[in-house]
Amino acid sequence: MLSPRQQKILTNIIRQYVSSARPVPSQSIIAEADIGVSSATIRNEMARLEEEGYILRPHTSAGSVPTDKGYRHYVETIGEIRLPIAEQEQLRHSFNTVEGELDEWLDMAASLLAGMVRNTAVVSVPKANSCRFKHLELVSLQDSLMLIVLVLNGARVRQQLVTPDEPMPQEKLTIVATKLSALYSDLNAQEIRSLTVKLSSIESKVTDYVLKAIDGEDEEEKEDPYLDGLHFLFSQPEFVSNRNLALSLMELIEDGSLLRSIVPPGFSGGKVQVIIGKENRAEPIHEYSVVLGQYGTPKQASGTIGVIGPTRMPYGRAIATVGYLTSALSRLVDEIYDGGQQSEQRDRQADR
Amino acid sequence: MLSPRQQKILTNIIRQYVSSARPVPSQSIIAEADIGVSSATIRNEMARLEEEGYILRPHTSAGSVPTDKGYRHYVETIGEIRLPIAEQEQLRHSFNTVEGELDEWLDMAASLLAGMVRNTAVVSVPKANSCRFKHLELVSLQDSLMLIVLVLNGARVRQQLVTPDEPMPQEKLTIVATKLSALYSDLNAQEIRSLTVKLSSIESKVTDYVLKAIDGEDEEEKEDPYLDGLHFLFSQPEFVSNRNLALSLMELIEDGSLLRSIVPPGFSGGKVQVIIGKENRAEPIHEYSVVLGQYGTPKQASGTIGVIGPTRMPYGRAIATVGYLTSALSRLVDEIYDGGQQSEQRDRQADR
DNA sequence: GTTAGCAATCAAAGCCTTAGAGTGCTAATT
DNA sequence: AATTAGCACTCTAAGGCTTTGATTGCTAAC
Repeated sequence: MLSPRQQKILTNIIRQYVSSARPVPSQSIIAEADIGVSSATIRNEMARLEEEGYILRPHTSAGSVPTDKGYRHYVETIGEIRLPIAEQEQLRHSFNTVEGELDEWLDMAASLLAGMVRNTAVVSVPKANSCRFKHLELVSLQDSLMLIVLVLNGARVRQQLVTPDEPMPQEKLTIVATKLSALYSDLNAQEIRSLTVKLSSIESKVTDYVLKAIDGEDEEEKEDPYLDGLHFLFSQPEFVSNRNLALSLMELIEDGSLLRSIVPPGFSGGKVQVIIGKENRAEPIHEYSVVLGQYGTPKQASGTIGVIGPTRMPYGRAIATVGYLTSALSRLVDEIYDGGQQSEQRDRQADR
Repeated sequence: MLSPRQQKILTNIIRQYVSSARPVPSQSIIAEADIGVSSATIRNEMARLEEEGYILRPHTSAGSVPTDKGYRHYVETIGEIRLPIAEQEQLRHSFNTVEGELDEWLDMAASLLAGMVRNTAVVSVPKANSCRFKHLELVSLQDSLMLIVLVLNGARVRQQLVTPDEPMPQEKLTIVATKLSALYSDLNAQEIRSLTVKLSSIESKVTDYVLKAIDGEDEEEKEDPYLDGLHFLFSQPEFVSNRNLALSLMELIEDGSLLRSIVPPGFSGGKVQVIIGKENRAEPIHEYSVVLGQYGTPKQASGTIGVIGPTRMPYGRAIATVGYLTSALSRLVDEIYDGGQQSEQRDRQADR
C-alpha cells in the first residue's frame, strides 16, 4: 500500500531518526536519500504517511518521528540481513577467546550483543525441554462441563474441568481427543507450538490447556538471565526526559520477571522475532522494542537471546546480530548435547 | 570540638536531610529537635557549623546540607547501633525461608539489605584466604637497592627489587627480616592486615609489598557479586538532576570493577566500615557513600557485604543492617566450613 | 548569649519575547 | 496530475524579566 517512494522516505526517516533521535525534517531527507524530488514533495508524502499512521509529528511544524507501525513496516520490508563479514569475523574472534563453561559463553554472547547494538542484551540459560505429551482424553460431564485428562511422559497424569463455550457431545469430544492425541504424540511444548495446523475453537482451547500444563511441568526455578549493556539504556536520550521508563525496566529486571515480560507466550525458534513498542504484552515495556532469537533445538534444550531498548533501535543490526549469535550458540548447545547426551538421558531417567 | 548543642543540631540536620533531600531550614530544626532556643540562635550555630565545614549552603539564603565532613562526624558519634528487635526478627524470618545453596543465601542477603536501606546492596562470594606467608629475606645490594625475597606456602618464592628512601645496611635489614618473618609466620593476607603492630617506615614498605604479593596469589577470576536494589538508585532525587552519576556507577558495575572500587585496599573484618563521598578511592563514586562489612573469618573464607548509595544515606540503619547480616553470613560460612573443612583442606593440598 | 524583627538574598516559577526551524498551503510549472 | 517555488504560519527552545516566597544575615534590644 506504500508506493516505492513512500517506502524509501519512511526507511530514510527511520534510519535518520534512529541515529539522531530528533524529528527528521524534509530537508535532510532529500540530503540523505537521493530521491530526485524537492522537499515540498517530500512534505506531501510525509503528510500521507502521517495520515496512514506510519509517522507522527510532535507538533505541526516539526519533522517526522516513526510510529510503532512505521518501525513494523520497516522491519517487515528490510528482508534478510546479514552482518558484514568484517563484523562476523570480529564476533567469531571474540568468541574464540572464551574458555570454559557454558555460562562464560553465554556471558560473552550477552556482552558482544550489547556492544554491537549499543543496547541491553539478555541471554537466558538454555532449558531442557523434557516434558512430553503422551495421550489425551476428553470426557463430557453433565450438560456443559468437560474433563480434560492429560497423560505426560513418566506416567504423569494431569486433569482439569473446563466449560466449553457451547455444550459438546461426547462423540465430538472423542474425535477431538483422538485427533490431538495423534497430532501431539511424543512432542514437547516447543514442538507443539511450532506446529502450524489449523485448529477449531474447541481444539485450540484444549491445546492451550495442554501447553500450560506442560509448561508448568517444565518450569523450574528459572535462573537469572545474563544481562549486559544496561548502561546503554541510561545514556539514551529518551531516558533523559522520561526517567520512569528506565526505572520500570529496572524493576522488571530486579524482580526477575524480565524474561517473562519480553518473551511472548508462543515464542518458538525459527526466525528472529521483533516486538515493537505497544506490541509488547507487558505494559512497562510499551515504549521498548525487543529483538529475540531462540537458540538450541526444541528436542534438546533451548534458550533465548535478545536485545531490549527504546523503539528507536537499529533493528537491522539487532536482527542480524541476534541471528548470528543464535546460530553460534546453537552450535554450542549441539556440541554439549552431542557429547553428553547419552549419560544425561540416563541421568534423567534415573531421576524418576 | 563541637558543643553538645552544635552536635545536636548537626545530627538533626542530617536526619532531616536524609529523609527529605532538601536543605534544612533553621525553622524545622526547632520544630523537630526540641532544643529550647529560637531559630535565630540556630542560625548562629549554623553559621559556625558552616565555617567549620560540617554543613554547606547551596546559596546564601538556603538551609543547610551536610557535607562529607558532617556525615563523617555523624557516623563517628552515633555509637553502637542495633537493629530494632522487630526488624531483626523480620530478617531472621526471611532468612529462614531460604533453602539450598550458599548462593541463594547471598542473594537473599543482598535483597534484604537493599530493601532495608532502600539502596543498592552488594554481596561478594566468599573467597578462601589460602595463600600464607612463610618467610622473608632482605638483601642489600649496592648502595641503595634492596632485594625482597618472599617465601609463601607451597614453596612459592617471589622477589622484587626496591629502593628504600635511605640506604640501609645489611645488618639492619636482617633485623627487619627476622622480625617480620616471626611476626607474619604462617598468616594469610587478611590476618597480616588485622595485626595492629606499629611498624617503622621500612617495615611497612616491606609489608606493603608482602601483602600485594599475597593478594596477587589469592586473586582468582572474581565472581560477580550479588547485586540488588539498583532500582532504588534511579528513584533517588539526586539522580534526577545528575544522570551521569547513575551512569558512571552502572559502568563500574558492568565492567566488573564495582567491588574493587568500593572496597578500600586494606579492608579487613571487624567493624562495619563507612566510606563517605570523596573518601572513596575511585573517582566515579566520589558522590556515593559505601557501608561495608566483612563476613566469614580470615582463617577460612571471607566475603564482603555492603550498601552503596548517595552520600545522603541512612547511615545508622545501614550500619546496623550490614552488621546484622555480617554475623548472619559469618555463621553460615562457619557452618559450611565446619562441615566440609576436612575434605576441602585435603582437596586443596592435592591441587599442588 | 539569646532573640525579635526586618531588610537582603536567591531559587523557582511564571510570563513574555524572540529566533529559527520547519511545515502547510497556494499558485505557478512541468 | 504531479511537482515545485515561495511564503505565511506554527510551534519549540532559549533567553530575559518579574514576581513570589522561603530563608537567611544582621542589628539592636534583652
